Amino acid sequence: MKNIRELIIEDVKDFDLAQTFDCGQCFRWRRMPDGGYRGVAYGRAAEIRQEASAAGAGIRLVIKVAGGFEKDEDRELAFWRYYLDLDRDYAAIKAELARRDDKIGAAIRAGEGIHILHQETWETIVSFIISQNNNIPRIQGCIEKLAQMFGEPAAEEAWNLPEPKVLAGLTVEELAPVRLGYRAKYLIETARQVVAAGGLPTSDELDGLCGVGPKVASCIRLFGLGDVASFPIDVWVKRVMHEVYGFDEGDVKGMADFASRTFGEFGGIAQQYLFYAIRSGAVE
DNA sequence: CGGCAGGCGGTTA
DNA sequence: TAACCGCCTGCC
Repeated sequence: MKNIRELIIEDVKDFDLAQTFDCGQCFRWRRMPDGGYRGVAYGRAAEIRQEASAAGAGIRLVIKVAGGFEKDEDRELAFWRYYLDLDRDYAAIKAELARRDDKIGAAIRAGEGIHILHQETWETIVSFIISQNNNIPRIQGCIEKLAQMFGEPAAEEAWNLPEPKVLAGLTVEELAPVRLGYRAKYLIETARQVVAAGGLPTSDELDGLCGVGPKVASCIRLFGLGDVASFPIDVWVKRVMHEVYGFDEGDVKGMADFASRTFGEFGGIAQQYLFYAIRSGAVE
């Protein structure tokens, strides 16, 4: 990367880069051979790695940002603290979740370094429409291709996702190389709805978007609107809710009611621990 | 080859 | 409003 600026954040606790980027909430960060991650967020192309801190129990984050970043270092640091959600007291939340529910401890330990990223709303809308009936490597590939073909450059070999107005002007034929399948028309129609509405939807308006059902809307609320109470229920959450709490896998309403009652305002954080635990094999 | 992968829209009863 | 079914694509 050219014009690199290196930012250091010391003494970060209750955070793990790999767990946070590999827990299924985001699709634009790729692991590099050295264990760091390369990606794009809010127009910034960056590489992030974590190291052991010299002092204390936390870790150190090293963030290399290229192109399009704030010149003011304090503001840039503040941005990354926000994006990586470094100022939320996860230790207190984990303790509170364990206090409310005696079965979630193992899941918390499995993903104890997960943070909920503050992603761009539009990016999460696009990402989770594409995610339906799909798998992670292919979702990542589709989003990358979409950015390359139709997005503005963020840096060398890094592109932003196309804005709603750009997608709204495309046809399914033009989107064909991205290999979105039947999701292509959802994406175009949703982009047109956003343009027609004159801006991004509020939480209550998500279910009116084409290709956005209850699960995708829940993911957008959690990952793209900062609503950490939101508890998305996908096939993996159904499995883990069956294994840990004995729910019938078809009882989505029962799971949602339980999560709301038990995890309350931290539902989305609990969901990530549970999701990561079943995906990583910590629970079966 | 059929089954499946982080669901949704449309149709039907 | 609940239950069913088809769906692009790529991988096993």
